[in-house]
Amino acid sequence: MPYTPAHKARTRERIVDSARRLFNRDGFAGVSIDELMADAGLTRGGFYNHFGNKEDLYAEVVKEEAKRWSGHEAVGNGVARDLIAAYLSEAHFDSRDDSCPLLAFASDVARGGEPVKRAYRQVLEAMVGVLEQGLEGRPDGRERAMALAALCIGGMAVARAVDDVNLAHELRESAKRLALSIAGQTTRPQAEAAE
Amino acid sequence: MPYTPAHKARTRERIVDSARRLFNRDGFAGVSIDELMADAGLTRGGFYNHFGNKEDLYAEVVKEEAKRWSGHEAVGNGVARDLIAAYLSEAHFDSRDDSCPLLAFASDVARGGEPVKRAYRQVLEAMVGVLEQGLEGRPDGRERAMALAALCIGGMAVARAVDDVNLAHELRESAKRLALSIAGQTTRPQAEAAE
DNA sequence: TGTACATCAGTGAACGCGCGTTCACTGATGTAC
DNA sequence: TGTACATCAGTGAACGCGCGTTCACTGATGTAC
Repeated sequence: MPYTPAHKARTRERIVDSARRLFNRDGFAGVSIDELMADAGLTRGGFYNHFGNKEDLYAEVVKEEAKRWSGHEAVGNGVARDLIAAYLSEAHFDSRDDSCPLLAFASDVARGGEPVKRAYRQVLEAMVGVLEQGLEGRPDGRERAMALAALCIGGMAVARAVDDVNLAHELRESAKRLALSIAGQTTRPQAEAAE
Repeated sequence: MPYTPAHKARTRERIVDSARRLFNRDGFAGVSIDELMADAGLTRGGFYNHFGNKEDLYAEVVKEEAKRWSGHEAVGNGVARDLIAAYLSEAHFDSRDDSCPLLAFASDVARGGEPVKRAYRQVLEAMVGVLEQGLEGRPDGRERAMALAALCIGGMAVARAVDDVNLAHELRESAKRLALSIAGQTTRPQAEAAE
């Protein structure tokens, strides 16, 4: 029995990690298996020891992201506000390597296969779950959480697609202010949306 | 002087129109020039009589969409509400051939060149403009309009990326209800966000 | 009105390149003795 | 402890395909006479 199984598992993780960064930056079609394996310190051929094909890896990457979200131990209203602020922050805007897959992959996924869409849904449900807990069990919490997720994802996606940094900033700030005012209504139920 | 200039212009329009539908459905990378020209009733080689290369056509398609938005003669508050309802409607969800480019192209554009981003921005500004007019000149109208655009685009983009039609429906409805309540605050300024 | 001509939109074969995938191999490793 | 062996993760040349783009051409058309 050559090489320990743990060795293979570590290599696999390295590939998934490279894939996450590269897919984020350049999209599914924009990354070649050559490039990907080189980034992981390997060569072309070895890829198929770990994955059936390129799309399998894609689904794996998205699934991996779902775990990150599930790791969140969401409690209390501050969590939703923190999440919103972080999501629409300048740091998240700048980190093209390591951003939320809901954002970077949306239109790729819409055209992708079933396994990819399933994985995407899991990430989304996890994000909505965190937001909902952060809203502290209002009766319409889930609906609110969904709209907030859409607002965060949409705000950032559009900001990134635009060629004017000022406009991008304006977009993020507008979305953030609205989202925070919605989340804030938990503690102060009267409208402060016009804040 | 063979063929009238109008003839060439009509052919060009046909190509742009095919491109709009096909790019919408399959994304920039998912459409070949062969396929595209066949759809327009032409053959491969003629493409370069009309466009320098594939990306030029892409920018052209997005620019063309900007004109559609500018055609809107937005007046009064109803316009914003109508736009929101239409944007997040089931019909728009289903029409993969002919949907808003802000939505279908977002992540393609984020990775595209400057001309494409500029064209994308123009479409976005046009949409924000229509929404803002629909809000009837509140002082924070532009900020509101931007957040509403983000909410509409994000809601639909996410709904399309998910493999569960019920969840997709829930997402659209959540986004729609929130968006309408924001737009509605113009006439009824007290919070009805929890409607 | 009819004909010869020049133009250039449109054709389709060909080219070159990059990519996903396959495959025969190699050599580092853990195990058996 | 040392050595021979079997395994299989990793290698890299090769294959086939589809794509964007080029190019020599063709033939439909408007104009000049």
